[in-house]
Formats: sequence, structure tokens, C-alpha cells
Amino acid sequence: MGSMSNVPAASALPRRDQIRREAARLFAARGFLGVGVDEIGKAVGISGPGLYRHFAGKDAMLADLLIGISERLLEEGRRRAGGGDGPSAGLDALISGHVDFALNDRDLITLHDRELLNLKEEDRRTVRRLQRGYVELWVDVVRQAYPPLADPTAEPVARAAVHAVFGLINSTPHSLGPNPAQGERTGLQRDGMAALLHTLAHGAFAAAADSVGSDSAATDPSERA
Amino acid sequence: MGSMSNVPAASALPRRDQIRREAARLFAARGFLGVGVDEIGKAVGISGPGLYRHFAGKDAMLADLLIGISERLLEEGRRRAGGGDGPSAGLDALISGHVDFALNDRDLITLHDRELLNLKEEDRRTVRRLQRGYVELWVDVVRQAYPPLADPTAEPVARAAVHAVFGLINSTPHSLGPNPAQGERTGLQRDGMAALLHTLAHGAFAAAADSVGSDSAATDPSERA
DNA sequence: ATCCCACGTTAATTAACGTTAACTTACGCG
DNA sequence: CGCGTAAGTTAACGTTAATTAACGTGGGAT
Repeated sequence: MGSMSNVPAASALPRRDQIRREAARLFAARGFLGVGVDEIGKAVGISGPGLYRHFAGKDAMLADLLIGISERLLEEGRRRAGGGDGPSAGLDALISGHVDFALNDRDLITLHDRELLNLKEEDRRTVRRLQRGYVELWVDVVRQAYPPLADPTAEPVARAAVHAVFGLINSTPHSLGPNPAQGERTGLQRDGMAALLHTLAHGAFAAAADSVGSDSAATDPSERA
Repeated sequence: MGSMSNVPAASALPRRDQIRREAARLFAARGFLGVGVDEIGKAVGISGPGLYRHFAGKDAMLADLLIGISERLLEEGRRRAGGGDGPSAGLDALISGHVDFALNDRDLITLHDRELLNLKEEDRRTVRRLQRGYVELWVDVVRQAYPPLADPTAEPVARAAVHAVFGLINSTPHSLGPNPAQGERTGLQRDGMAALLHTLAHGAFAAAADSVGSDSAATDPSERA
């Protein structure tokens, strides 16, 4: 193993990435346990056990996908949150980043919260740690951008709102039909959907801030009007 | 089959319902393909193939659960949407109903959008038809409650917003930890969470209405500010 | 008393799946 | 040239899981 003159030319992706993409597509479409390795192999043009030259096993493929996406989310999130122009702009950047992610990498977003339970304990802990970091990032920025949420008693509200907004943004895979075509007449075009999700997310956070700014909402077990 | 003097006394649930509950719990926890029939059997005190006296097969259990929840959502939704006191109150009632559902029947809400792909074609069509009816119900009420969304060109926006709000409300299973205990210090109590979700949903819809009321958002492919 | 049927049990059947083994091929390099 | 290694192939193995078969059993209605 001395020289190595790889560089896969201008052809296609490296095998490993090709496998990643097809596996993500199939796992998202039919579930991790619902697709066999032969199927993944066929999708990349090799057959069955040939995949074991590139991944240690089926579990390792899923782990690679989930850890990869979690790392990319956190990394990109950190970059955007520290964008400079104050917390409000930071939150905008976070939202845009997550929306782009949900629209561009629908398969991975789907897997991200659907297939965690098929990971071995250690990988699951890794993914959860990364996810936790990402959530903390959002919670901090949201509480700075919406001062009423900065109150210590409002922390659970901010955290729950962040989770809910993730659910909101991540809902696009379900509401946008199957994978391939993007300009269907199902509804909005891509950019319109991105703008709308951005708007909805802000609306939700603003409403949360308003609710703790005025009356009961969090620690008070009284009913609302 | 002439007499039938059932009435299961004051003991437990009928076997069939007991199976439903345990199957829902297990499917939500580890996925439809991740749990075996022996496991479901053990959860209800009988073993393995004894389940086939009550359901035609594992597929039939999932179909029963998903169709059941979809029917209940639609039925209860219709009841609430026609509550009488105008579209704004109708929307409140719809939101409250869905929030209650998400908080009370977390397992079923999880299955509802996670396991559709494990249904046979016919059952899947049935579930989708019911889901479509439920969405239409929401879209109609939302557009009445928020006049700017009643504009014909805003229909895709209203529809996408409804899907997004479903994602928002349904996110609670993920952000509330595992199933059993309900009063953990993870964050909000149940009622606080319900109130917050209600608030967030309204905030999202209001923001959607604002956005189409003022500038570009839907059919216009221009960028937003 | 008896019949029967709802409700279970365990054993057998069959199919699928992940993984490993053994073997082949192409090719960069000393 | 000859060798090692990356990247495949097909065949085989061991397990697991859903479903079916064959077989009990106990309690109500006739």
C-alpha cells in the first residue's frame, strides 16, 4: 500500500458513495428491515455479497448513513448559527439550512428519525449525542432570537417548540409525494415550499414567545382559555 | 351462531382489543418487521400462533390498527369541524382533537405515518383515502378561519401548511421520551404540552395567512426578503 | 350427558435473509 | 514477467420468522 493513484476520473461516484445513495433511497422507501442486501446490490450493479467489500454489513451501511447525516447537520448548523449578524439572523440561517436539508436529502431526513432503533447500541448513542448537540444549538439561538423564551422557566417551552418545528420542517417528505420529480403540480414548487416552511417555522416560534410573554403556558397546570 | 350472550364482564378487554394494544405498542417501539408474532403473543399471555384465532395474520393486525386510527381521526374530525360556532372555533376544535390524539395514542400516531408501506396495496389505498378526507377537512376549515388562504391561488399553501402542522403536532412522540410515564421532568406536563402545541399550530397558520396576504409565496418563483 | 366450538398448545413447513467461503478476474508495479 | 490486491462471482450455511397442521380442552346450549 505504497503509492495509490486513485482519483475516480470524471466518471461516476466512488462505489462507496453510490452504495450510500441507493441504500438510503431503498431504506427510505421500504424500511431498513424491508430491503435485502441483494436488492441494494442490484441497485448499484453488483450482486448481493459483493457489498461486503465496501461495508462490514447491512448494519454498517445504516450506521454510516445516520451518523453521516447527523454530523453534517450539526456541523452545518454550527457554521450557520455563528453567522455573525446577531441571533435573529442566526435563527434564519438555521431554519434555511434545515429546510434545504429536508428538501434536498429527503431520504436521509426520513431515515434520521425512522430507523434509529435499528442501530446497535453504540451507534445509536453516537447519533443521539449528535442530535442532542444540534437541538441545543437551536434552543440557544431561538431563546436569544425570542427574548421571552430566554426566561429560565421558559426553557422547556423553547425545547419543545424546537422539536415541534423539526417535525414541521421534516414533514415535507410526506407531503411532497414520492422521490423523483420535483416540479409536479401536487402543489408548491421547491422554492415556494422552502419559503413557506421558513414562514411557518417563524410563526410557530413567535407564537411560543407570545404565549410565555403574556399568560400561563408552561409550569402552570391551569387550563387555557 | 344463534344466541351469543357475550359481554366480557368487568374483567379486562376483549382479547382482540388487548392484542391491538400490545401490537401497537410493540410495532411503535421496534417497527412492524422488527417484532415477531411470538412476541406479540407473549405480550398478551398466549403464545405464537394462538393469535391466528383472532387475526388472519400479522399483516391483518397492522391493517386493523391503521384503518382503525384513520377512521377514528376522520370521524372525530368531522364531528369537531361541524361544531357550530364558526370556522375559527371549528379549527380550534380540530387542533385540540388532533393534539389529544397525538398525546393519548402516541403509538398509533407513530404507526400512522411510519408503517404505511408495510400494508398490502388494497389496505394502503383505504388508509390513504381516509387520510385524504381528513386533510381535506382541515384544509377547508383552515381556509375559512384564515380568509387570506381562501384565495384560490393560496390553496396549495393551505394544503402544505396543514401537512406541516400535522408534522408539528405529531412530533410529540419523538420529543416526549419513551411511552410509559407521563409526568417526567423531561419538560412540559401533558396539559402544558397540549396548550403549547395548540399555540404553535395557530402561530404557523397565522404566519401562512400573513405571507399570502402581503407578498409572494406560492405561485411566484421570486425569492423572499 | 353430550356435542361443539371458541380458544389454545406444540410441531412441522416453507421462505427469506445476512453472512461466509471458495474461487475468478483485471491490473498497477517492482 | 509475476505477484498481490481490489473487487466481483456463485454456492452454501445457519437462523429466524410467518404460517399451517394436528391435536387438546373446557364450558354452555340442546
